[in-house]
Amino acid sequence: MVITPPSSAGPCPKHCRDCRLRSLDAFNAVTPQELGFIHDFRSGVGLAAAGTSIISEQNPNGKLFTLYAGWAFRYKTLSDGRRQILNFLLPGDFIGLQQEFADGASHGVEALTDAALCVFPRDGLWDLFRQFPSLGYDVTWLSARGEGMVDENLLTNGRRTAAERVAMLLIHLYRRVERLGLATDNTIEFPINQQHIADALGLSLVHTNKTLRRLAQLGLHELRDGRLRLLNPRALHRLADYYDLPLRRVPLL
Amino acid sequence: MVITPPSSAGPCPKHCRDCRLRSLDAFNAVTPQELGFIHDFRSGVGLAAAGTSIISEQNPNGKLFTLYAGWAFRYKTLSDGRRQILNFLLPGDFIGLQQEFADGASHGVEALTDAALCVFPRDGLWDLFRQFPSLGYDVTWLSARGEGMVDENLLTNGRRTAAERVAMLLIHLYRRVERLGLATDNTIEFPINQQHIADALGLSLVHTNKTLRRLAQLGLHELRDGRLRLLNPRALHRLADYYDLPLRRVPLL
DNA sequence: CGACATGTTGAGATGGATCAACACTTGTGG
DNA sequence: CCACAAGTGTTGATCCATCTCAACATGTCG
Repeated sequence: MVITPPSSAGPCPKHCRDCRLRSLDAFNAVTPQELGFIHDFRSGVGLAAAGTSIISEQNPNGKLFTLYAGWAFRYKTLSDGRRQILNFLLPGDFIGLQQEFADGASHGVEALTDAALCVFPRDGLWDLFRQFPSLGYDVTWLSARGEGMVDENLLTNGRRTAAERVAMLLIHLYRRVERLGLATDNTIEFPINQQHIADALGLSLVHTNKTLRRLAQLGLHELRDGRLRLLNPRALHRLADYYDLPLRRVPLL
Repeated sequence: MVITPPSSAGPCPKHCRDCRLRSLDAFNAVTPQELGFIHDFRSGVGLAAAGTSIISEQNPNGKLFTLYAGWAFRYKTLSDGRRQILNFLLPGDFIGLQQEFADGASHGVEALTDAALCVFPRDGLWDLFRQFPSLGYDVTWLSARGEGMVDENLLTNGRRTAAERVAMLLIHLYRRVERLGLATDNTIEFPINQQHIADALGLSLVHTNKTLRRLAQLGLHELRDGRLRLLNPRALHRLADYYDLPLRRVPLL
């Protein structure tokens, strides 16, 4: 990944006060003091080209990131190459916290699209907790929320059938993107291929393809040109045993 | 669950300074000030009988706990009853953080054995961050560690075969218990039944039984009278593609 | 033009699910 | 004391959801 100092050009604004994400309804407001600290905490901004690694599974870089634009995913692999995608990352998601603490083997993070990132130094995290406990609280919030996301994926992988898994993935990602204000006409950008879906759902590529086709033929969704359109959200909800929850604003670092 | 004030009798000592867990090598040291705060933060101690609910999946109680003695597990269920165990909880594990923050549907927590718990009020958490940022940092650590644990389980459920899953579960739980100093002669207390194993691994009960037997017949382990003995840890490691990691001390609240 | 990534489809194989018994233990009430 | 129900573990037979293998289509890009 190319890391450039905050002063140089890039999709992340030079100053956090100009952050495009903060104006969204999806994120908590911060005080000017907090905003100032976050800006100072940021050590740079980065760009990761689609398909490149943001955090290597073997050599974690110890940095922290906020995904500013684009999609990414977290994953783990077995030594013979079998890969499991742990969850997908969307703008606003905080990246890299687990590698700081986890005592299990780490995970990798890879960009799905060209992605813009805010970079934070790992050593600065303690300062953040000390100087702005409210931000520390936010970090914990984000961490717990991340765990909740993986919990859901574990339920999906362990106990849902292939069709239920696919339905779950489609709705869940749709809802997350929608919350960022990026859904139009029941349609979102959907920059993942069938191999990614298979690896996220613990299915084979072939079976993923067949299941996807079946749901499409039933008129539940349409997947074309990197865009996903939900044609029958109700049926997808029912199939996935998915329940919409009241939206809450989440912290943003 | 019965909640009694800290002054009454019970397996948790009246004062946190007498906490049995803190003397273990597995946990970080705390300053006297931190210890005092933790003690004041604690609103009571509790006992949960084996098989009873600590946090209900439907009606989360909003409390926070540290498991002091015994085993428990976190789980989620689908509306038709299919259950997925998310992870097992051992002494020292912090419980209930996700329900505070997660915007996904919540999870339940159930005691596997009679369990002793320290109870903390959810409203006190913010105070903790403000007054003792170091403890806030610890909470984040625990949260991130918890996520790492679920990550591993997700990899297991999504990409390991039945035999690999069983091997993984046996070793992983063994190592965790061992770290608490509770392993003797390659043997640990193992108070979970085959249904729990099946629900943790995303397998059917019958297939779990057959797989367990196969591994036992191969001489990899012995499971009797609620105790697990590893007879061939090397083979289990190889089968599960499991790597021991350097032990780190973890925070304890 | 060929190389490569991606998606599609069919045929056949199989790991794990489901169904159905039965054994053993424990606790309970009569 | 026995009879019985409930929880747990075991095993065999059969089924089927998903995997693997194989082939081919399409689009992109050098």
